[in-house]
Amino acid sequence: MTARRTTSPRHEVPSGDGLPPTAWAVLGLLSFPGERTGYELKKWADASLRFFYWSPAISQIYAELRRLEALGYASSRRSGPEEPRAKRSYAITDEGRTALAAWAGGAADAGPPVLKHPLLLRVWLGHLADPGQLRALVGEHIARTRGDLKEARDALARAEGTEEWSHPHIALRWSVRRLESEVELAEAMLTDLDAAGPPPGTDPSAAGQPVGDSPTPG
Amino acid sequence: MTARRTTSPRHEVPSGDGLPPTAWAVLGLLSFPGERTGYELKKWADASLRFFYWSPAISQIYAELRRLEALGYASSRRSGPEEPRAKRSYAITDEGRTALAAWAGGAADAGPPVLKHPLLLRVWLGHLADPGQLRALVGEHIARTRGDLKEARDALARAEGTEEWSHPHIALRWSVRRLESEVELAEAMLTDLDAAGPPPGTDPSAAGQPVGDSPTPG
DNA sequence: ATGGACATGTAATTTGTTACATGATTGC
DNA sequence: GCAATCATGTAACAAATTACATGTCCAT
Repeated sequence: MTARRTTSPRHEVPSGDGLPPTAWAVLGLLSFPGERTGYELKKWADASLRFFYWSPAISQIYAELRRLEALGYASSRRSGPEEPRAKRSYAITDEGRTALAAWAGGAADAGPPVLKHPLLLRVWLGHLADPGQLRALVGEHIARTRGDLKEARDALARAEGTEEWSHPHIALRWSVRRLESEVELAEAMLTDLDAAGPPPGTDPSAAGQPVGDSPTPG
Repeated sequence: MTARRTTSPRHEVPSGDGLPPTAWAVLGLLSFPGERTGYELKKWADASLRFFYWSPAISQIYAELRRLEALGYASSRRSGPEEPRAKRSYAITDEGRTALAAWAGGAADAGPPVLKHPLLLRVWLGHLADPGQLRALVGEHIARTRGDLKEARDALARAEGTEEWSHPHIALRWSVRRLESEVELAEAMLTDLDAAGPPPGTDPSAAGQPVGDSPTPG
């Protein structure tokens, strides 16, 4: 069954959907009621999309918006003189909504999630690093993740109650739980790190505090 | 002449490390005892690196190896006639090890993890999709994640026991726990999805099984 | 002999980032 | 008046993928 490519005809159409996920993400942002500027889109992406699907650079958002408009999936209008600031607002078109629905509801597998975790890369290479330094890095990560958690909970609270937003809400709930898990995972890793290479001057039988600790209490 | 930097005193040095994380990842693969080919590196990346830091395309691995060698961080040798197959094996150099240790142990923050989760993107856009289709997608994700979990556990078992590998081992343990959490998160999301939009023909009071689990023990 | 895994690479293209450039408006 | 935020873009570059091209070795 595996029509392996050796002398096979070209274009085997990877998914048939044409656009990269990022384009659908931007169009998705537009699919909720109202029109918005690229700048607003970026802020929204930072505040919620990034928790489960990264936030593109502002310059890329503008580029995607232009592409979406060229495809007829979005329309734009310049603000008139009644508005204080000159800006360009985008809205999804019917065609865009149809295309997006076809993508979102398509039978095609969503594809595996991709995780790039720089901290884990360093832990993995931990044999080259100072144990204390490594623990400090994990501590920073925990602190940052708790900050993200607060932000995600805020975003969730803002989405709460609105019925139209039930699905973004579900995605945000997933994100909150995921971030909670991220903190727990990092804390467990700290324990593993202690077991693997106790910091110099620490008595293993003393069962010291993992992160903010001073191994020598004198 | 394109002046690469127009005497701008703007706050500088994003990390000061020059190379992208992917280059360090490849060099990291090389930092463990033994020498290996690009092809072997790719397989190893698929089998373990990808659980916490994605697996680059084979062509990119070859490109990174060339860059690493040009920098003096790796050396390569062609297999002699004693070996059946012509290939090029790479090894880390002392300079490479020093540079890698400086990167891994540096005080610089590791930076935030980036997660690109195509399934969540679709759930987030769930108002455009068929509820049943969405649930099916989540089910596929759970099945795939369980498969990954098995692979990660296998990789962990292979690393078990070897003392030199304590840090890769910690990274793998984190990965296993993370995948376990991923399954739980998806199952919880299935419940949320049921609450948001019960599938047509489903009696909400019937408490049907979401996908893999049986919440009612009889 | 055929196909699959091993093995290495190039070319074209796409995707995404950072730096730069510009200017209006708001709040202090 | 000045800084911060709003707002939009371009240019240069870096990162990464896919498609292609080529060939060997091994098992059936």
